[in-house]
Amino acid sequence: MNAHWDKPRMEVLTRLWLSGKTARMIAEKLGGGVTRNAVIGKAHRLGLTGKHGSKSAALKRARAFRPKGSDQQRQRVSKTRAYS
DNA sequence: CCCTGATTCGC
DNA sequence: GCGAATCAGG
Repeated sequence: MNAHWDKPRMEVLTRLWLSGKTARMIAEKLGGGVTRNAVIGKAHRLGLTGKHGSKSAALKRARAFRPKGSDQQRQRVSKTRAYS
């Protein structure tokens, strides 16, 4: 996956985001392996979050607190992306 | 029922 | 800084 967002990537991201496209459409447009989470995360980092032209999910904001990694919250493969 | 963005944490 | 997970609402 692209850990670095290049200029064209950020441009298309911002363009589609402000265009009213959903994170999922943008993720598919970029392709690669970017998920809607990655797009949203980058969008928020850029400060696009909240500037969405559409409504719906943009109406809310405050999210619940994450239970952190106390005992075994995230027992996922944590970065088990098949290391060469 | 699925989808949407938003937030938080871990790496 | 990036990604993924979780939440809350329509």
